[in-house]
Amino acid sequence: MNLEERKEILKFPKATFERLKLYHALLTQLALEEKREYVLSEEIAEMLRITPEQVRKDFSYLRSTGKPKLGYKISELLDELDELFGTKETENIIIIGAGHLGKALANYKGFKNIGARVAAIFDNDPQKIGTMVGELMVLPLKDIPRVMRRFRVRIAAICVPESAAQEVADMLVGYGIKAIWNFSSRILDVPNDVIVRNEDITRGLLGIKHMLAQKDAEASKEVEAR
Amino acid sequence: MNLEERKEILKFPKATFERLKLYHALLTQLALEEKREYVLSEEIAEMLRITPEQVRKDFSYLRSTGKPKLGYKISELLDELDELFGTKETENIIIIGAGHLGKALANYKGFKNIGARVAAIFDNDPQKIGTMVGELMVLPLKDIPRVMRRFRVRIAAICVPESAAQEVADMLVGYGIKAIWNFSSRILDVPNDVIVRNEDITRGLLGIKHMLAQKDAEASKEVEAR
DNA sequence: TAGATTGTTAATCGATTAACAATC
DNA sequence: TAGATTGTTAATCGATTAACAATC
Repeated sequence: MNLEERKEILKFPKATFERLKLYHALLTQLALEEKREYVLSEEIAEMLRITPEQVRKDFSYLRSTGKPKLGYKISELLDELDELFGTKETENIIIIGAGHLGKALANYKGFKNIGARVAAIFDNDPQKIGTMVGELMVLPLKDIPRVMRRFRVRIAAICVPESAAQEVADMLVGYGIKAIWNFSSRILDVPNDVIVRNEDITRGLLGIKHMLAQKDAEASKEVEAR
Repeated sequence: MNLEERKEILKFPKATFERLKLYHALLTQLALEEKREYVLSEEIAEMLRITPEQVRKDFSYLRSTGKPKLGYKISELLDELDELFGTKETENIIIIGAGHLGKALANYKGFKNIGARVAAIFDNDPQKIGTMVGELMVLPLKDIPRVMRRFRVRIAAICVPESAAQEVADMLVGYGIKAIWNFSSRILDVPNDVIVRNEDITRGLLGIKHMLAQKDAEASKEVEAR
């Protein structure tokens, strides 16, 4: 990726960038499953539960353009999004913790679609070290610096219990990690120049509960109104 | 939860609601680990990488108030957030798919903190049916309607491969599910009155890659400027 | 009391929606 | 051509930030 492209990435509104990832997933699906060539903003909007205006506005930040009555060429959009997301280059990541979650992540096939690859998985449990997770052997934590150097690892996924998460984070920071993908529910305390992305799953469930409560409230209101 | 409380939930800005979940996690941590009684907006802000003004603004939507110089009483905030999130009532959820991800979810201990409980886990693989995942036995898909009725299940987590996700979603919709917590990367096509929350994990990784690219770009710029 | 911190109101910023011209 | 759809500009809406008074 050259400098110009790097700069270009910066210009998107944050909200648009979030949706671009959704468009990427949906378009991939349409291309593979339905062998579609073109898609209308209206169709995309319906699948993603947003408005067609939103879709067109988002696409207006891209170089790709649609044709009235025909829509957007899926392959063109996908090529541009792939380039934007750096799907071609491979970012090596490591996983700390070989529990169910770590294993699930290590076995995840979708990483290559976004230009990522799991370089190694680590655990401190002697019972797990040496066992296979897909094509990877579980390594002891002491091997982390070696693997990080060898594969130029910048991103680490923390999949250890909440009680060990901060400790692991401290260790990774000491090894010079650039970004932490945090799957524990622990809010980590790390230096500000280290990127942290919290993926604590229960947060999503709270969102669903909230939406269900909203619907219940609306339903009650309607009954009340009679 | 009575009607008044239900209505109250609705009044928060969406962005504030998202952050309330983070506050909940952080405050729980402070209360348990550090036995702290009070916390300043400044401290919360630093841990969550937002501004103290943002924290105070968010808290202004709550009934709890802070004291100048002393800060906010952690237990008071937690009580209010627990009430808000309905942590006391239990929402039964089911998990479809007993692969690594399904198992990770079924074993997750944090559900009770947000008023949720895994009622059952299902798979269609005869090899998996009957095996234990924590305290739950893996059940065949045909048992889904029975379990849904018995435990008044409204939320289902889809943890099956992408290729099976839509099919499973269709089935769940047929059984009257109210919300789908989608862990596959498939964009699901379901009726609009069914809530869908996509938890596709690679999206988070794209966000990290994007932030790293931004930092690289900034670094290049600085070099260039010399 | 003086200084630090909360809480609220006003100003700014950013994102979405509406309106509509351009175009296939 | 007429009608449908894109793409852009302007208007609205919502969220964040700034300013500052209130208060411990």
